[in-house]
Amino acid sequence: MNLQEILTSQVKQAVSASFKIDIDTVEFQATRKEFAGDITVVIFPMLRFIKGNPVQIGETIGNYLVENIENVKAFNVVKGFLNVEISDSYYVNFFDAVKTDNLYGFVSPKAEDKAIMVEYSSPNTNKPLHLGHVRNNLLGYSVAEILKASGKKVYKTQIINDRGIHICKSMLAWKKFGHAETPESTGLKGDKLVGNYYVKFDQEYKKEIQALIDKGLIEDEAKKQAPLLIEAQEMLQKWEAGDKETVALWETMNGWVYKGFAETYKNLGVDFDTLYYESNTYLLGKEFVAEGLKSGVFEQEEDGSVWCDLTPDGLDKKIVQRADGTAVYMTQDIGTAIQRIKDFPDVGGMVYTVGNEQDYHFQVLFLILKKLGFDWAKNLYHLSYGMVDLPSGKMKSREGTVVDADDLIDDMAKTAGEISEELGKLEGYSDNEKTDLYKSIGLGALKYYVLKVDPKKRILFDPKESIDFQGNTGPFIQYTYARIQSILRKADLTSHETLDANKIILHPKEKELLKQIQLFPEVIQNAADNHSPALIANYTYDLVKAFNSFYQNVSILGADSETEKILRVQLSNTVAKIIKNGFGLLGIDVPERM
RNA sequence: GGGCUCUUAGCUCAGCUGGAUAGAGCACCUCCCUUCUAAGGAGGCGGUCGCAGGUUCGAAUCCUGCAGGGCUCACCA
Repeated sequence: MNLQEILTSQVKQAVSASFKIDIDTVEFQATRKEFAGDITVVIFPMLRFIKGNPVQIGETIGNYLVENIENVKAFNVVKGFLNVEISDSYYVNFFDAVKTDNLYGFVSPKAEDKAIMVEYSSPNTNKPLHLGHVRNNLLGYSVAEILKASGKKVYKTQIINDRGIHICKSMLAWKKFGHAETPESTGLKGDKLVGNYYVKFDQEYKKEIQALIDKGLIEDEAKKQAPLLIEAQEMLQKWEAGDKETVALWETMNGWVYKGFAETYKNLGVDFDTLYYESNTYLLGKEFVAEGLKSGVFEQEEDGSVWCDLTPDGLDKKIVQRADGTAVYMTQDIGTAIQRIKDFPDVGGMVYTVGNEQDYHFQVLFLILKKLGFDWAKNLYHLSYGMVDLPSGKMKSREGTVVDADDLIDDMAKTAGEISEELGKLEGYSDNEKTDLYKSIGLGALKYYVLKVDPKKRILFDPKESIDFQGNTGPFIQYTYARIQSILRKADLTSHETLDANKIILHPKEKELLKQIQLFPEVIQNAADNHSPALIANYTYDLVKAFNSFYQNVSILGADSETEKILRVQLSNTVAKIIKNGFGLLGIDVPERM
């Protein structure tokens, strides 16, 4: 039983004994710095049940706590707040129990719990990954790791959008204008090469449209009649019919793209447990349309199209099958979700990492799945995130204002290098070591910058200002970690020595740090419940600030007594572990030196 | 127009289920390197929490309305 649980039951007993009234909840908060005490019981809510003066009630409960709980040293009451002082030995004992636990705060998965499938990235195979994907990837990966740490089994997946008219466009452009170029012959990354042909298609297509408009067609007609578009549509039909040549080209070009993506994912540090391809799933879901019709969830129009009427739920009518019998996006997603549960029977819920422009889509998808009667449908979560804007405005691929993921990663590492060189801290490093270090600092800056803000909010990404090495940034936290490692290298003591709780009087800075350490497990749980890496990021920053304040105000290696020195070195070690584990949940490296 | 969402210091952001005088960083100003990494620390300046009502002992937080930004309302994906 932890202290808060003990306090809760004792406060209840105090109330019951003194006022003959039973209350079922007790509210706590951390005591504000300006008051003496560590934890505060809020008396106000009790006034509903107990008539009387809140100060007197507080005094009564406070006295009871001091008498009945060993670790409660003293108390004071301010207005309706009962501030309770906890003994130092409680904190020291807590720390002793935690310091040898390398996975402190992490919960191991329980066998009986259902797994969660986390989907993220889900790119199109006609162009390289960009800044928007970076936010998606970082969020999805991090939430998956946080869920794991909170005790869930997790499968990471993506659905690769590898078919459709847009894929045919780049295929067609390559065929017509590509002169049989390959990644090998050009030295280009496969996804970049294919992306170039997607752009090429658009350019040539626009020329054709203009030519047709000059001949007197209106724009809408010109767009439909341009020979390139018609050819691309024919290509899609051939692909769907399984035409050998088309399928072979599709496989070749997709292969190039996958190789390119693999490299980007590796640089970004994200991975997947299982993959889904739209080319395999785009026909799924139709059988459930039939079932939905039978059970009355869906209804058929005269023209044969099938709809789901969600107006009773405050939404619209949504089409789930076209008049010609083909599936739409929604149908596919219904089918894919069901397929996943079939493939992984231990999965009991899913998280979809997709931008907030699809909020409505997922609201509808989840509701339809519920109506179809799947019990796992209540455990679906749309991890919705805001757009990433540039100072120049919105990213538009056609206008070339997209920030390419690979370029971005390189730029961040380069800038990290420039700043480090300027500070001149890296004497005696080999070039390889420097390259690695700059990469982890650059990526750390990028990842932290993206993950520390609430997913819902849009981000204004200014490449110039994104690398800030001060304040609430990744590099600042990495730097603190490296400094602790330096202390530990010099400390040379057996770091697990047990502390005698009765002999230690905590320095206020030590106590502050211990309180912060104490929060970690709760923060992980909270972050998992809210699907929010930002909670981990901001917690880690607070921890680092508490550590820096401690570091600056007490002597660690030169502590007055050996006991103090042991405690402080062990504290440093534990802080380092939490930083490392916390940053691990964000997918950020922590260098041993920097 | 309907639905969803965002608005907190000059800038970038925290603020957990409503709780004490709303917190950090950047920027600006003052101090602190004979000490374990100064990419640091201590302090100062800076706010009618978009606006107006309501609920409550108590509201940045919950409800309603309004204003401004974003997304979305396809037999596209």
